[in-house]
Amino acid sequence: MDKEISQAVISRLPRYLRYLGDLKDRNVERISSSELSVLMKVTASQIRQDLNNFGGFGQQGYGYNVDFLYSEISKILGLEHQYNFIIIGAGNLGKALGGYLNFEKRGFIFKGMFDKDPSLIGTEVRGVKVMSMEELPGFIRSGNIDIAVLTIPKEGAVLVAKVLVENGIKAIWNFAHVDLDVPENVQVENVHLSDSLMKLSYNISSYDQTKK
Amino acid sequence: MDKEISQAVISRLPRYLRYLGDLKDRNVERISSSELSVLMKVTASQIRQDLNNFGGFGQQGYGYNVDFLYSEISKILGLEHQYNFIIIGAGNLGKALGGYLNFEKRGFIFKGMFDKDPSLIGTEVRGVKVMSMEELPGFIRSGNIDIAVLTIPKEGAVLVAKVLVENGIKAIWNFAHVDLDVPENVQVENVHLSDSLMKLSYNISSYDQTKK
DNA sequence: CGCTAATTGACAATATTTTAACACAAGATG
DNA sequence: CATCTTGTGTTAAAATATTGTCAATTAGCG
Repeated sequence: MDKEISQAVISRLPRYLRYLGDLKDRNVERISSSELSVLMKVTASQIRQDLNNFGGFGQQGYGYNVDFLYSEISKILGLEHQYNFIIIGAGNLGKALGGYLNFEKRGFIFKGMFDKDPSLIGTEVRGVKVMSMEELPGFIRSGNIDIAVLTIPKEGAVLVAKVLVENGIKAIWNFAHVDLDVPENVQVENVHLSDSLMKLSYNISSYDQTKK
Repeated sequence: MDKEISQAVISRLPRYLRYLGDLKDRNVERISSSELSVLMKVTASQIRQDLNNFGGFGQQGYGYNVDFLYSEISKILGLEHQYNFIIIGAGNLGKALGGYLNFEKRGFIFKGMFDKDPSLIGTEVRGVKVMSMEELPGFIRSGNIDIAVLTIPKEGAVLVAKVLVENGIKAIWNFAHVDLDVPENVQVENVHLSDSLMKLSYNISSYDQTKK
């Protein structure tokens, strides 16, 4: 019986990976939880506890081997897989994400792009042609697509999500400003930019008030 | 002595605001915490507790007035202010954010854009000209700029953040894939897109494994 | 090859966050 | 105008998450 890992822990793993990647680049071979805790400004205890959710990656008296830990966390995050993704919505944000080369390095392969606007259909982003929405269901089914990136206004998002789910998508990276209601076999990760901006707004005005 | 409001609560406020906005659009006048809890799929208890951090906005036997609650949460989030923002990095993501009209509605005013690439300088995004990095310090100082949006690669981000802080920026909305170290009077909100994508990756492969 | 210092992994102790329970005010009903 | 229902605000309990501590183990060194 595997115990469930909390999302709080998962959310921290990419950050560990980032710092370990930096250490790798600087040819650091080993690191202790307390050294890492200084770099990352978290407690050493939390680092150890987080890692021990997945097994003992360190060695007493030595610490953690940077390369080994990096690759273990990569595995945990599923980054040894390749995932094919498509982008729905060829606006600026869609184009920005499609053009972002680093995703490719992590095993996320950009396979297709869709939009309902006829003037965008046929244009290209990084060698990938924008297709019409009519072509979407067939493309998912035949192209072994895992992830759909939703970069369309919230009005259309719910309906499009329905189509995605019906055609067997595994996951949705949702930038539309609406909560999607999907079956539990479909993973959703929301990026609500305006929520993030409002949090910033809160922190600005809250700081201004305490200062005053 | 005001007790500190936890970031967990703050993070939920924009979502409340979103649902309340939808209710407003549908001309719903009042709503109870339990009705809202069904819509939002959270406990009614949490809603009441969250709101009561800031004061009693509801009325016994009546519930919450939608318009009133909407405007109260807006105030809490500091959305009655206007904030001027600039974007550093005129790549696709920067252009996407600059072109996003909804921010304007919330009181975030797009004032300037900067890039180090000479071929981009002089181009326009929604009527705003891209300027050179040399012009940045003066622009912040003279233009009453509150927020800087950082959409540049991580290599340059730390240095640019330093410049921003030195010239009196209040807040940084950081899309660069690096943690910024700034004084406590500067608010930072991170949007690490690859972290988010990795979380999605984890959830896909973790679901695949339990299913197997 | 054995001793010392370092450092993990496990677990106990705190702290925080979420959920539940409930007394009671406000409004509705007849 | 008495009674009943609704639904808040608040306090208490439960569940999660974080931090501190320490025995056990190992690397490094003489």
